[in-house]
Amino acid sequence: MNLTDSINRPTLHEELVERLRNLVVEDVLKPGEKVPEKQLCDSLGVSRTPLREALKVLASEGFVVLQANRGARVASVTREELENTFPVLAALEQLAGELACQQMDVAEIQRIESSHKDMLSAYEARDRQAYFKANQDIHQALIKGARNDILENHHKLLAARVRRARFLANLSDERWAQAIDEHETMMELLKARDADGLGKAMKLHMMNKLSALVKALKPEVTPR
Amino acid sequence: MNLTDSINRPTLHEELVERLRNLVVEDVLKPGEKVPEKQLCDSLGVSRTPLREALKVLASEGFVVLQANRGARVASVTREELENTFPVLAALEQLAGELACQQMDVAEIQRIESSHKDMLSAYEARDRQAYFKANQDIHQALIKGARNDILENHHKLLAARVRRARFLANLSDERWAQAIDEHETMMELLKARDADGLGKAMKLHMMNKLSALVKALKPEVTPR
DNA sequence: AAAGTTAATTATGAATTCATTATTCAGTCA
DNA sequence: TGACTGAATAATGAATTCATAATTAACTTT
Repeated sequence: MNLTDSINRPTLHEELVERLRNLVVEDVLKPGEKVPEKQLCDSLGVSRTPLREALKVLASEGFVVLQANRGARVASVTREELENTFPVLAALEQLAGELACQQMDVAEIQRIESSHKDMLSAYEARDRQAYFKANQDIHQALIKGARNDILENHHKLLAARVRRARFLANLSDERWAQAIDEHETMMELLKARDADGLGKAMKLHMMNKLSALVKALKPEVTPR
Repeated sequence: MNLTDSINRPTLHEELVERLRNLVVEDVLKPGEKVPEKQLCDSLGVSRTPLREALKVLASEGFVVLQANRGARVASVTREELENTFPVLAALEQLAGELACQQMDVAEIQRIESSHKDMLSAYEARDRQAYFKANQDIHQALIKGARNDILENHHKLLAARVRRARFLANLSDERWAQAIDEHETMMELLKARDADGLGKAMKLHMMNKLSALVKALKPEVTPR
């Protein structure tokens, strides 16, 4: 793409950004919890400098909140935040759907169809773990298929935010069935290379996910 | 919104992020140029630690590129990057337009109309400086009007990226006139609170801006 | 003199140190 | 007993130091 980002060997703080972000997304570090610098340094075997650099980056990504002289806390997942995040994510997925229809080659679409079938099997077996995996593979592949780095980056951050919400509410049987339906539709539209249709379907899919999530949440979920 | 980000006094590295990002966006630090840590530390009167923290953040935002053991370079503005950025930005503006129609109050719309008139005056006077200012105010206000922090944050970063491109090509008379027309349309749709219409108009506005930009660029613009 | 090699210099990544700000806890007074 | 004050402790932000990698300069060798 450009001459300035050719090599880019992974540096210590980059590794830390990834690992810490995972700890937050995977709910190992709980929302509202203080991020104990010293403790983390010990357990990760690094000094405070790279760890703190990583925290600044995570703060700019919205996964932690920094308070001057009071360190970092894991950002909370609020209903309001979700209601803000999903529409943005939906807009990006809509764009991804449109572009993917135009850009993906046949082999890629077949690979998605394979993931789609894995997803259906997982649904039949009511295997949540496998379902989430296949589901994520599909969305990831569609994003990749859009051939747009900027889109991919921004999507990655928003998707990670939203993924944290799965610890707040369970996937209802009703929503699960609906999601499967929506995926069937998306698959058809992709194979037909209906760019506009797939975009709209993916947007709708996201917004329905939000509705289900909000419904499943207690009246007010605002963990510290 | 949540309890964890109540006070947030500005910290040194935050200031630096803002200032350095401005230096990049305002083309003081040129694309491809090395970012001289020591020099900047001296002229800004800070030590390397907060400056380097800021650079990590800017790297994650895409304004600089880090190479292990070789420091930071200002990210270049390539045609490809612009062609990737604009569609994403367009999608966000579309969403903003839709939400703004629903969320803005009458006083806000009037204030936008005032900026709109400023913009028209600037156009009549062919005052590029004033035009850019008014134009940016309008877009900014529409984003604010959407009442969505996530949208605002992501838009801010993408808009800053795109703003750098104004040093690559001049605004043609033809495009300028077209942009004014598009803004007239947008203003009408906003006043009519036509959410769908405004969204589409803003998306189109962005994509036309890209077209004009690409046309004005030399066949291949890939500054080092 | 030109190309290649090695030594000196510089710049960078990361650890450590230092100064300052929060926090905790003991002691005081109502 | 319970709220307030202030000292002791801990944690944080930022500067400094240290080790290493990259760059530059000097020196061969032909």
